[in-house]
Amino acid sequence: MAERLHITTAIFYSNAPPHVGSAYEALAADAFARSRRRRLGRSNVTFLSGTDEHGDKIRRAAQAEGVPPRQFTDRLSAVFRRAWDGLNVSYDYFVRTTDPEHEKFVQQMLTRSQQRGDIYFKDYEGLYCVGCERFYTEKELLAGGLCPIHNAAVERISEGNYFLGLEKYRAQVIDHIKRNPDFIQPERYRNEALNMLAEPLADLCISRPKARLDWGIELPFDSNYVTYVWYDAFWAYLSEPASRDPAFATEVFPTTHHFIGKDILKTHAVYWPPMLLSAGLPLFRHLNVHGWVNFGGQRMSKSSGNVADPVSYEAAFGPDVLRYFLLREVVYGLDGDFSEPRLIERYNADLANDLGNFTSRVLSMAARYFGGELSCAPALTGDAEDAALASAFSELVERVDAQIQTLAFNRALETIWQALDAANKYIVQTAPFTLAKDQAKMPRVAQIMSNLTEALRVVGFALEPFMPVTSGRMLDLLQVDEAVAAAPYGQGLKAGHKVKPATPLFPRIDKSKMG
RNA sequence: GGCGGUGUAGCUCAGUUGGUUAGAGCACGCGGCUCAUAUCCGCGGAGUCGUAGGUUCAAGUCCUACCACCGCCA
Repeated sequence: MAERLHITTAIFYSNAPPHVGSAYEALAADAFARSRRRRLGRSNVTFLSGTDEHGDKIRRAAQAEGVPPRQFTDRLSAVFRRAWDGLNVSYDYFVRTTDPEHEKFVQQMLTRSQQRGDIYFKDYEGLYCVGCERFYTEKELLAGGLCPIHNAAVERISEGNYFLGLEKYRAQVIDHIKRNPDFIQPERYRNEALNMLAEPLADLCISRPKARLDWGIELPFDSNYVTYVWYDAFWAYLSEPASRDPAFATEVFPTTHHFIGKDILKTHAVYWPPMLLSAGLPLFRHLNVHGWVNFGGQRMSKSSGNVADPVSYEAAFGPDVLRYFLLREVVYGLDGDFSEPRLIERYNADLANDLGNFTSRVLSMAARYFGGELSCAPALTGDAEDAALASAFSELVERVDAQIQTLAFNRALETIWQALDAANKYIVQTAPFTLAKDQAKMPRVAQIMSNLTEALRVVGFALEPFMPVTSGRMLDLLQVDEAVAAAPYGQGLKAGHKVKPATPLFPRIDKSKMG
């Protein structure tokens, strides 16, 4: 049976539009998905994103705008979806927690846990923070009884609710993490998760009385209550694929790579596994935890107004520039920084000068000397320069994909750029533009041009997970189909192949001319 | 209070399991080329790898303590 793979981003809470940090997560997951697809085959990889739309905070935000919650989340969910589309995030599923299939699935899971005896009804009194949508104990609060996250007053609420018992599964989760060292990666987060699991776990409150909050999914065993965010959203990782394919939950879901930010490590390492086990389902395969993307050296936050909007950068520079920048600059797992000056620096140095200019010089010479037609196939050996070029490009895609698989997106891009450097160096060393002045040397020039065009093709293909638009443009300039695009170095282009003339892929940005 | 992360060239950062004179890009200086988007190639200056100890034939890389910033937990 073919190897299957399921990949997810977080299910984004849709009370505000995406920022560059959410985009980073979607892009990392997307590059991963694209890379795996070209190895495993398109249909064996499912990639899922979506929006988390229930809960008090959303209901109140909708109220503030004077619209029904559904109308509010229709709008925000569409904002996310359009942002992802604009960035070419190639999701197969975009799930909304308000979708009927999802709601039905959540109810099924609740029923399973209830039948297993893991759900309890308890009267509860506590201090509730609306922003967090959770209860706090006295000692968790700041001086003056303020919520430690929102620095805002909490409400004392007394009500009966349903709880999911987590403690029963704690040992099993710890055991799973210990047996699978790469379950949570990078490793530092694994230790943090084990730390969180070191103490007995309190039951997780999974309901709200409809009288107080009706913006959720009705409990199948008590129509006076709904469940929402804390129980609801996780199931979006599999609800829709599972409702189309009954075997999905047991056969494909265990291959899942969850891409999440470090802020939701606890929910995914401590709450989510017991929820699955309680529903009688197997656990996922990986929790791939990334850090924050800061903006101009400062933490992005709505309250401080320091928020970078991915859509505006996508509109200004095109999707591939933002994709390139974030995946090249941010080390997966660590915090990174986004800023426009830095983006422009990367753009000019890497995209305009290295990639764009290389493409341009190769195609220009091909057109100038041979009318765009290759008169021979590329050669792996010949002069020492040919061999050096071949070694820089052989297995390039395999090396890149291997680095992507370890989440080393930055290194994968460095690897491609090393190959580009080698190709630029090859031009200087072989100097086809000098040889071309001597008619007798044209056969050698032809060989050099074939080798370079082939190198360009491999770069174009290697780049696809990171820069799909640019990859497409390059392969179009080269006039190659999918099969030729994917061939190993030296086995792609053939004698007689014709390429298009050069057009600049990334015009230089003149900083002095910018506002 | 407990646990963890970060601290490497002027700037932004890589450094995979300890191993040759510590790397990249940007910026700066010099040289070369002219096919190309004033791009490309080569050379160069610059770092006591937070501080102090320790283990080792060998440590940015492991251990201990401490300092600064950040995070998680309580």
